[in-house]
Amino acid sequence: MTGVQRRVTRDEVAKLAGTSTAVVSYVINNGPRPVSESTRNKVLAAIEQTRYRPNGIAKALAAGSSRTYGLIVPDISNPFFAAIAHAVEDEIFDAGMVLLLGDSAESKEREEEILSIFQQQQIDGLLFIGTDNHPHVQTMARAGTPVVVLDRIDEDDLAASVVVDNIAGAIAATRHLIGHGYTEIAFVGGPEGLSTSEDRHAGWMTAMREAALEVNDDWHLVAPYSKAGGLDAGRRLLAQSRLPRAIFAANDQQAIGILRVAYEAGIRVPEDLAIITFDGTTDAEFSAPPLSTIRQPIEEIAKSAVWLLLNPDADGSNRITCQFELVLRRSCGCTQEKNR
Amino acid sequence: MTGVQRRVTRDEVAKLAGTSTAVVSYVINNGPRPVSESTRNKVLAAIEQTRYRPNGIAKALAAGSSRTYGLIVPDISNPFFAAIAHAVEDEIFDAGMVLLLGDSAESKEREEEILSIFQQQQIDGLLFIGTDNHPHVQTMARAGTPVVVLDRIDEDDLAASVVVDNIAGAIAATRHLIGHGYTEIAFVGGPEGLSTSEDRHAGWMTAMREAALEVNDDWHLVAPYSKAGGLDAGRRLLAQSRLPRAIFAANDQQAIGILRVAYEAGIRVPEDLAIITFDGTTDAEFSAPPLSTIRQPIEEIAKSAVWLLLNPDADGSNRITCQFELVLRRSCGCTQEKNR
DNA sequence: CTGTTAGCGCCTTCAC
DNA sequence: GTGAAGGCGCTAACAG
Repeated sequence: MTGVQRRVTRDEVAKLAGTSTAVVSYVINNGPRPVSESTRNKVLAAIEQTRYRPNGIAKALAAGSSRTYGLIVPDISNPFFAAIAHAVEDEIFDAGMVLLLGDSAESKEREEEILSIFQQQQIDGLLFIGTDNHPHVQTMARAGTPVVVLDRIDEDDLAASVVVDNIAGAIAATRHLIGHGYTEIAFVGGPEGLSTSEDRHAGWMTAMREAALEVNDDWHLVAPYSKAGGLDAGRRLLAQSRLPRAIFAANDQQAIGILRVAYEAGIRVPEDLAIITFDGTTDAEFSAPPLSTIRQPIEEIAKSAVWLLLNPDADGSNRITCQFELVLRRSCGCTQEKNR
Repeated sequence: MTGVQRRVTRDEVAKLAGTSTAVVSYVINNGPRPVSESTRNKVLAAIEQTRYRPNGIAKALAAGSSRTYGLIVPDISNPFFAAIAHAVEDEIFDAGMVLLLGDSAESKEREEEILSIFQQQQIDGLLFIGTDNHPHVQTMARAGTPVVVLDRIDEDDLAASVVVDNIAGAIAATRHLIGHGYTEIAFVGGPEGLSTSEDRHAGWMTAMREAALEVNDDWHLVAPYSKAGGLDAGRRLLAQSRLPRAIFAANDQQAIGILRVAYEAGIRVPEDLAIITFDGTTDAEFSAPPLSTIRQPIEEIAKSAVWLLLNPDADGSNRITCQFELVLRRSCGCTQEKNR
C-alpha cells in the first residue's frame, strides 16, 4: 500500500523521547552508563511508537564487531555438513549472532574467495571445514579473528579445532566387524589428502593388523564422500574376482551407495555382506537395512565449536576431541530379525 | 608470529600512493569519477603492497547496501532445502553477494526472530521458505526490501515467488501410478497448512477422481516431511486392515521412511507395493529400490529466485513457475530388472 | 544520571 | 583528473 518507508533512526527516537541520542544507546544496550527508570521508559515508549530497529551495520562499524560468524563447508547438500550447519546455526543464534554461510563446493579457490569476502564482511569468527590443508585460514587466525577448524584438520594448524578421534573410531568399527568373525574386510575411504580419509584408513589398517588379517590393497577403494562415490566404489568392488565378506565405509553416504549396489546385485546385507559406516547421520538410521555406524555427536561438536569461538582466549586446550559412539544396527549382522 | 595486526585502511593506501582517499575509492569501485592511468597504477601498487582489503561494513553503511542476502529455510538438514541452499549460495556468490543463512527449525517465532535480525543486518533481499503463512514477510517487502518466496507460498502474498506447479505434479505422479493399473493408491502427505501439502493432496484427489477411483480417507495420512515421518506413516498404514497397492508420498524423505517400513515387513517394492514421490533429491536416486519421483529443478529454482531478487522491478511476472519432471525409476514398477 | 561530540571506514557531491 | 569535506547510524569517551 504505502511505498518504501524510510527507516527510522536513533535521532528520531531521541527527539520523540525528549532525550539525547546517547541515552537511547544506553537504553538499547543496557549500558555502558546507567539510565533512570523514568527516562528509560520514555525511550522505550518512543522506540515502540516509532517501531525503531537499530541499524546493525552502523552498530558494527562503530562497535568494531559485526556479531556475525562465518561457516564454510565443502558442500551444504552433504547431509553430514548440513547437520553440522543446522546445529551450528542454532548455537550461534542462541548466542545472539548471525551466521554467514559459505559453500566452497570442494574447491580450494572458491574457499579462498569466500574467505576473502567473509573477511571484508568483518566476521567476528570463522568455523571452517576445509577441502584440504588451508594455510590462508592461518593468516586469518593470526590477524586476530578466532578460527575453529572442524572435522577435517591439519595437524600443523595453530587454529583451534573440534573433532572426534577418527583413528579410534575406525578401529572400533573394524574391530566390531572382526568380532563378528569376518576376516575379509574391505575399506572404502574418502578422497586422498583429507585427514578424515587418512585417519579412518589408518584405523582400519591398525585393527586389521592387530588381528593378523590380510590387508589387501584391492580392498582399499578411494571414492568421494557421496552416495555416487559409494555406488562407484561398490561397483568396482563387485567387478573384482574376490569379494570381501564385510565393508567398512568411511561415511554414511558412501554406505548408502554401496547398499544400492548390493540391492542391484542381489547381495543380501548383512547375510552376504556386512557393512559398517562412519558419521551416524539420519541417513544411516533410515536405510534398508539400517546401518551400524560410528556416530559423531553433531550437537556436541557444534556446541564446542561455538564455545571456542566465543572464548578464544581459553589458551591451553583449544583442541577439543568429542567422543564418538558405536551404534549397532542391522547392517553389520548384529540384529538378525528384520522387524525392529 | 606477529600478534594481531591492525587492519590497514584506505587512508594508508592513499598516503602511500601519494593521492587522496577519494581517488583510492575511484579506482576500487571503477568510478564514479575517472582516474588517470598513472595514478591508478600507483594506487593499485599501494593496495598490493599494504594488502589492503576494503571494510565491507563501512562500505555498506556509506553505500546503504550490505551486498548481503538472507535465506530462511525451515530446516537446513532436510536434503531438499539443503540442495536449494547449495544452489542459491552458488548463484548469490556468482552475483558477488553473500548469503546469510537462517534456520527456523520449523518454528514461527524463530522465523520472526531471524527476520528481525536479518533486517537489522540490512540485508538487500530475502529468500524465504516459510513454515506457514507469513504476514511479517509482507511487511519487509513493503518496507522496500525485495522478497522472494520459495516452495511454500501463500496465494495472497504480494511477494514474488518461485515454485513448481504442485497440483499438476501430484496429478502427474498419481496418474502414472494409475497408468500402471493400480487402483488402490494411498497418499502420504505433509503437515497441514502448508501449500505444498495441500496442493499435492489436491492433485492426488483430482487424479483419483478423474479415474473414478476410491478416495479412501484411511489412505490419506499426514506426516512430517521427514524420514521419521514416512516411517511413522508407513507403520500406521501397515496397521490398517486393508493395504493399498501403491503409495504417492509427498516427498522423498517420507518415501525413504516408507521404504524402510516395507523392508522391515518384508513387503517388496514395487512387486507388492509401488511408490512414487515428489522432489527428486539424490536420496530418491540412490535408495533401494530407486524411487520414481516428480523432480523439482533445483538449479533453475535457485537461478530464478536470485534473478528476481536482483531485478525486483520486473513488474508483471514476479511469480515464476518452474517445470517439474516425472522421473521414472524402479519403485513404481517401471523397470522390472533390478540391475541398473 | 544525561548531553556533546569525536570518531568507525568509506562514498560521493562539490569545488578546483 | 584530483582533493576536501559532509554524511551513513551508532558507540563511547568526556564533560557536565
